[in-house]
Amino acid sequence: MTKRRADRTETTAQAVSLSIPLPLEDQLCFAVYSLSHAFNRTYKPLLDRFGLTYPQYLVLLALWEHRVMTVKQIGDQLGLDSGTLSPLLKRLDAAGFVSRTRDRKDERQVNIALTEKGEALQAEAGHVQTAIGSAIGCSNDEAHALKAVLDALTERLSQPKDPLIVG
Amino acid sequence: MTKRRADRTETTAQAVSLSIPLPLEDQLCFAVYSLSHAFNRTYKPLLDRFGLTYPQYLVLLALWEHRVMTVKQIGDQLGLDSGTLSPLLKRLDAAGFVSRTRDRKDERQVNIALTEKGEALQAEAGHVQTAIGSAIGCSNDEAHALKAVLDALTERLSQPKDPLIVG
DNA sequence: CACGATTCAATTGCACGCAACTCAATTTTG
DNA sequence: CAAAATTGAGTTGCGTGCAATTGAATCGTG
Repeated sequence: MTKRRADRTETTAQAVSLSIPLPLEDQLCFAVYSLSHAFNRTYKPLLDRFGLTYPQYLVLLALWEHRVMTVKQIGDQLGLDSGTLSPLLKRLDAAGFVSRTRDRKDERQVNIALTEKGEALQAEAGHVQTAIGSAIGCSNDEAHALKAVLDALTERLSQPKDPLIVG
Repeated sequence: MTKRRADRTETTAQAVSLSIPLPLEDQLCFAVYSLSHAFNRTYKPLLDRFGLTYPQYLVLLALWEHRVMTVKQIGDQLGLDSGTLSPLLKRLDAAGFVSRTRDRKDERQVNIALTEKGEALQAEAGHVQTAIGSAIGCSNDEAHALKAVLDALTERLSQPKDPLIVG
């Protein structure tokens, strides 16, 4: 299972050992990528019962906290842009979970509000959290500690460190 | 910044406190979701120079290890199915990085092999790893420890624990 | 007040990611 | 050996995700 790549470093002469991409199993990013998919697959059967996708569920989570938000506010909280959110919100509207109305004060904005159906869903969706919690299978403290590490890493990656673009 | 949700537990009477979805900031899954996107955004400018997407880069990483793989083998390693891989591999083929040939022994299978252009890319792509490494900004040991935790969690989520489906 | 810059939402185009399906090739089994 | 079951790759359809663009509304500055 533990692969050595000493042979590879010899065959490609022009590259120094350090600049050769690491094997897939060694990559932190791939672990995150895989875990993200695994979470999605875990959520899917739970959310299918409500006809929701995971990103749609995230929007509802945000709305259950704030009741009414502009598209921009939702995008800031979830890290998504209008290109993703506009059609998603249209579908949540069509499903009857939210309403979309132009803001009277600032007609550029659109207020996304929970409908009664959308509010009512919060109670039913409680099972989702408990199911996910048991699937994660670790203590709240552990989960929080892990979350803190991931958040810190996200923060670091999101800082526009120009030297990254080797242009 | 630290929100209390005691008020919410009172307004929705039919649900017990524990079964109400947690606020967005508390969710481990959302942290993974955000980190995955952050990684993607970090990789994008680096891979754009080669005309590659991150999943395409993952396929090449796998091929740089194995030289030749079937679609199934790539799918097993990356956790993707043919619905995702078939068109992706067709694009990698069109770009000249891989070749696709039916297996003589078992004509159901298609062998994906690196072209010379695909092999040559490995050396050039070395910069990507170093750039990502510096963006992550933590020691190899820390990265490995974090990866181990994420892998364990992925493993746990991937086990088909039937009780999850509350049917 | 006016005009240029900015902001917000929506749209378009492209590439995943996955479910559901098709079809051919192979394996199982009766 | 033949029929049934399984496997491997591809296709279709739908929902993200994001870059790039559009168009309307608002803001900032002169």
